[in-house]
Amino acid sequence: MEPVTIKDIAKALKLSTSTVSRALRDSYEINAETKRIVQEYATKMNYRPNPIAQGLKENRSRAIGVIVPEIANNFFSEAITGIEDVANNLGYDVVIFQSHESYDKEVANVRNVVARRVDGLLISISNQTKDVSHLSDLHERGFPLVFFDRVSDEIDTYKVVADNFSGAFMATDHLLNTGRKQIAHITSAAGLYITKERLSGYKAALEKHGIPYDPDLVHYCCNFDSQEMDGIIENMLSKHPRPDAIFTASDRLALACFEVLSRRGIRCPEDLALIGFTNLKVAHLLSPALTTVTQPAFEIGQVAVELLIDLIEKKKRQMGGSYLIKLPTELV
Amino acid sequence: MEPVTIKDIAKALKLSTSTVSRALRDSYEINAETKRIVQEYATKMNYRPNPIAQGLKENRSRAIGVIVPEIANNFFSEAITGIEDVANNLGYDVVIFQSHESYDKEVANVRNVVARRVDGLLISISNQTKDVSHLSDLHERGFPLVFFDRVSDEIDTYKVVADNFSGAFMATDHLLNTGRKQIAHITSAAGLYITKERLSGYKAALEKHGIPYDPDLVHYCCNFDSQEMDGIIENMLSKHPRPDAIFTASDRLALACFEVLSRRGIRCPEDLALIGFTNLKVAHLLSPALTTVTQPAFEIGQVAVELLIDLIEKKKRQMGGSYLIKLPTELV
DNA sequence: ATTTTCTACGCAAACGTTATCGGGAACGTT
DNA sequence: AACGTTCCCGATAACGTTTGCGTAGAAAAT
Repeated sequence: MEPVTIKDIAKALKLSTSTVSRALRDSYEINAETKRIVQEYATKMNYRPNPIAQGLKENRSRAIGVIVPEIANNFFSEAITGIEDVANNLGYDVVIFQSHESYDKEVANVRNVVARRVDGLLISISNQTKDVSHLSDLHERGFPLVFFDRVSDEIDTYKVVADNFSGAFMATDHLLNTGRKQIAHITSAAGLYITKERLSGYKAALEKHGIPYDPDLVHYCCNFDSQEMDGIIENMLSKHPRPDAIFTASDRLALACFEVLSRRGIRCPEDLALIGFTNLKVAHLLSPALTTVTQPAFEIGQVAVELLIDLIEKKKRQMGGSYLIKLPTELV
Repeated sequence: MEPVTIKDIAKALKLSTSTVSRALRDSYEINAETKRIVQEYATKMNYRPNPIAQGLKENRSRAIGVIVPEIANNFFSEAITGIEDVANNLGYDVVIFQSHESYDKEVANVRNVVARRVDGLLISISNQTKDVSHLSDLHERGFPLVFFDRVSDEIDTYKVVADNFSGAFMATDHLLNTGRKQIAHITSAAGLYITKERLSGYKAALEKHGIPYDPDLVHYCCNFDSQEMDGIIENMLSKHPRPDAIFTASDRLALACFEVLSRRGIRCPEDLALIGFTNLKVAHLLSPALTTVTQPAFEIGQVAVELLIDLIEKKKRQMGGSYLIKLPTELV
């Protein structure tokens, strides 16, 4: 039972393929009665245009590529849900790739994506990625490209992120307001835009409270293993003015930190306060409940894909430097 | 900077497209020297065959469709990671759809998937789905189809699941071994195959310990809202031989249950034991640490997609009824 | 009656690729 | 010299769709 084609319809109705095609697309130059017959027959036969043939003709695939570091991460899976939601409604399919935080995989994925002739690319770059030439090449060729969350500041296209500055500010400010003095900050790779933004928010909150910024309190953590985290915590606890609070920058960092602390038997609200910049659904179920700045992952995905499709359909032009910032919320 | 085609190469090298095509595919009937020239030029120009054109020619898309209830669910996102891993290595792309546990969405997704001309479909059916005719239609037409996790027992094709029976047996047995007597079971929609399997495992463990099966202790929960869960717990606690342990059947059920219990101030290991059949990464971080039977989600994805691709490439034939069962592990 | 305009449809090319067929050249065999 | 092989390669069709162009017939305008 092979899928029915325009040719089959044409043969059955003794018409030409062009007439059938035009009738299906409701062209003005086809008799109303003919249209009716064709359309009825098509519905009856359950005809669906072959998107591969259409793609070849129109030089498009009606699919968009999405590259994320990891699907099994609440933030990204929620963002993907947002992406899939609007994309499907607009007639696009979503093809997903994971970089697993590896630069090489990311480059390979990008190659794959363009080889697949997707109509556009949505990407959140990997932790390892320093050189973005594989992406700027695309962008310079006019390939529709939108960043979300992990953006690059070297490429001027649309970028959709949470308001990292104000989120980090809120988190740090909250800690300071509850009487903490020495706030440590454990964050992702130093090169990432979001890392810088969050650091700025952290610094701004310190400044507001008249506390000097101490670079020694900031720790960059690239591979997320608990070994590395253990070293960081070890190092942190050995400081003389021992930190009384930690502000972590991501789901995985917060969890790793939480784990190490509880393994070391450090009681959390009392000995050391912990606040996360995460999207964990279970934050409130942990004990103690992890205070968290959540990012609007779903909305970030939605907005990003809307922009991308606008770009694809030329409703928007490529331009220089525009940023969209969404607002996070504080959860207890 | 449009992508270079075979025609471009042919024109530049003053050859025919057929020669170029053959040279690139390393055909025996092309002169070694010609091959070299063509291949070198192709690499230099960064030629990539247009998969859309290939798809049209060969009547395939080198893409597989995946339909899951929800990406933002640890089990499924891990399974997808396994799927993506294997599929990409075998030259296939992965196109993802979510049913959001809605039967209508699932049917729409299936339509979409076949309209897209994917080469095969991997599906975990929604909670709501009772009628699987949208899938049996496909299967009867010879469309490559593999189920994973949420399988249907009405369709005879490959199905990849965790060993639900033994997992449920282990969980229940564990509770009974630690002295619990009245084990309640909160599980998903009654129609699902996995639900039945788990119930059997539950019963078998009861039988082993000589405890009669009491249907009143089993609760089916379809929408995962905490309201429904609250009602179930309410009802459960009002029983005269009050249950002293709960065995929940999924990530979301375990979490919802956990939440309700802690909101009601029920101390968990003491008043009531709780064990889950889940894939939460944070289970050990909850307090009390949630004992959990984890499913090999990643491997389930891998195995399922391998079977599917075998089916697509006719290495395996469609056949009647074969099941693959993977082993779960008990975690504390 | 002739020309123009319209309506409604068919023909054929094109998208990029591959497979089938066939053919010219060079060589070896009778 | 005539024929069969082998080696390389080109022309062409085909996948399913869309579209520019052409045109038959009829109606309308001259």
